[in-house]
Amino acid sequence: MESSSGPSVITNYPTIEPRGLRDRYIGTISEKDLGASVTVCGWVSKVREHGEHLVFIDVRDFSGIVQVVAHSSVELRAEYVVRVKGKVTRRPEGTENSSLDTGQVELTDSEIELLAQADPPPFSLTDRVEVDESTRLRFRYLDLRREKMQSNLRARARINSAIRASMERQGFTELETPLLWTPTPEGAREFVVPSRLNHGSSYVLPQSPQIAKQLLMVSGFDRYYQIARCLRDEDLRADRQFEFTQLDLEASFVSQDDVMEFISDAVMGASRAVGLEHVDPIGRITWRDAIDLYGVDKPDMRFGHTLIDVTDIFADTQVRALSAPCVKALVAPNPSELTRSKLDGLVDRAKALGAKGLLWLRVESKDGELTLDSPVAKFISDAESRELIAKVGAKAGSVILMVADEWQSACQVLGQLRLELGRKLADPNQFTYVWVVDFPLFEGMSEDGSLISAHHPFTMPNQDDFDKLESDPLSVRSQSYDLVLNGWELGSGSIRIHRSDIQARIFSLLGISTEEAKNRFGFLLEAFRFGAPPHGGFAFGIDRLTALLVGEDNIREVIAFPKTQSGSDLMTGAPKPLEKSSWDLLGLSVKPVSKNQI
RNA sequence: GGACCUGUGGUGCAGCUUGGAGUGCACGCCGGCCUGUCAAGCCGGAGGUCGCGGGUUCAAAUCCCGUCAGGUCCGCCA
Repeated sequence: MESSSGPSVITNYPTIEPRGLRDRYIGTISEKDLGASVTVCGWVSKVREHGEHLVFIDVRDFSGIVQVVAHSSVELRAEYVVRVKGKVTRRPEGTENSSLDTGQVELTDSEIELLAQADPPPFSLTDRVEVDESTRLRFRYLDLRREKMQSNLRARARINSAIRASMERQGFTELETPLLWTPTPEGAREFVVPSRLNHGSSYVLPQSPQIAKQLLMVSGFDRYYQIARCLRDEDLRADRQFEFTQLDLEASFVSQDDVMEFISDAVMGASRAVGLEHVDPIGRITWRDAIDLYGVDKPDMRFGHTLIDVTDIFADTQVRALSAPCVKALVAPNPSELTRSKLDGLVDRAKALGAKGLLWLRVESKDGELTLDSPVAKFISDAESRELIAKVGAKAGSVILMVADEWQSACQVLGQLRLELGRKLADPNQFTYVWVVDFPLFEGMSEDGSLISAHHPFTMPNQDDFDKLESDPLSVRSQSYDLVLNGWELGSGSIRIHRSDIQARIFSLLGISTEEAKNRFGFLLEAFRFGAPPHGGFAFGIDRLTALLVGEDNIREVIAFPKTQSGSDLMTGAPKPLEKSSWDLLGLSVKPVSKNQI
């Protein structure tokens, strides 16, 4: 993806006082300095030798590049580290370089001091060619020297800074919570840290500071925040690493709307920090509408082509494939590209996504009438055809895609196709945040008949749905809310249950016995007996936010030292086998490692 | 656990469908030339276990099987 039009590498370098070996940062050199002698430090970016009497050396630091002119042969290569003292001189007329911030000037009469030599780098640090990611990760320190990675990570730092400023402004207190936490078997697989002093027992690394921050509310900290590392031993994806960073916050005596305002302020601050001046106010959509219109609970609302309910039209249809509780239609965003074989591919794709099938209908104009061309066209009545075309607003050349199934399945399949076909329509420079609210409290039923939490077991049900908890639990909405940006889930939060009677009802519905609850969360439940304030909070992923704001489609591009999809660090070689003595110290023995794992 | 894509001098690619000598392009590297370039230019050169293993074949970068690594996705991620 192209990087967005944020500010250049660093916005505030003119305010940094140069120290030590230099008296200037390269990016600050301009025509204002004509005649001045400056000393800069950096890496040789490029050497252009025109014989021994004229050599151009591009010297680079994080702030910019400047051309140094030498009139004798130099023993310099790319990535040598140098210190250059030279006179800022206007370039001869006609040789200015407008693509360089310092392109009007150059350093002449220069003294070049070699601070360190460098082997030729394994890949070019200046070309725009995409280098294989495994090579980049093996030499990550060099990859990070490239302008794009400098820009990404500095953007991330500005985002962190803006978030902290927002939190402090809103009266939040930054508190740290333990990394060595206690197992609470629930949700994500935890990273295990065996105890040396207590053989057979283990800490785990926290999936999030969830319980700790609720305890801080009991303690009366009122508003807590932390830019917290979270760790989950689950399979990796483009938007998921083992360890990731969240803005984690919790506040007492607040409503859902209050929490949403706190978070809005933080993400707006973060957006401004990367140079976005115009971000629309954050809209809201209910979970039900999100599924109904976009087929996902994290809608990308930068483009239309929402799903259309056509169940009524086919209530008495002859088309067997359409007799289902719900029929959803999508007007394809790219009808002209949809050849017969592409359409067949879409049918396969829909099936892979779990649909029983996918119907496609091409709208054609015959004698001024719109008709349908499709393998199933002859089974569709004229009335159905007319109503369908009118309802979805199809024109000649349109392609209508339809899935018939249970409501949620039909929506999800078609919603995924909407994304895959329409993604191109989304403006990469547009940032559309949206709150998804009114999530169901339970996401379904497990095999043993107990309900499954949609968020976590401490989520407060919606006040209006309390009396349906036992009678119709699946229809109960919760006081939880997600923040979505351009189709990515940034984070989620909820108002928590602070009353033990309500918590007991929820545990009972979730099939968690008193004994089990005590075992897992005993310390939290005990804490709640001593005066727990009503409270709620939120957490959003800073890796994801940063990636989106700088125009990356992969969070590894905003993490200094990420892991590969199989969880290894190509630079350090981690994870590595441990010596037997290390296992012994922990009171552990391990099965022999098979050869191909070494 | 599963599906798909990729793997060819240091880097990025082409070659693979239809087997015929490690063939080609661009960058980089080394040497030479070159006084206004900035993707510098010109000339010359070095550099390869075609990821690894097995199979088919007279012959494999190419076809088949397996495997490893990287990526995308499904499962998983309260």
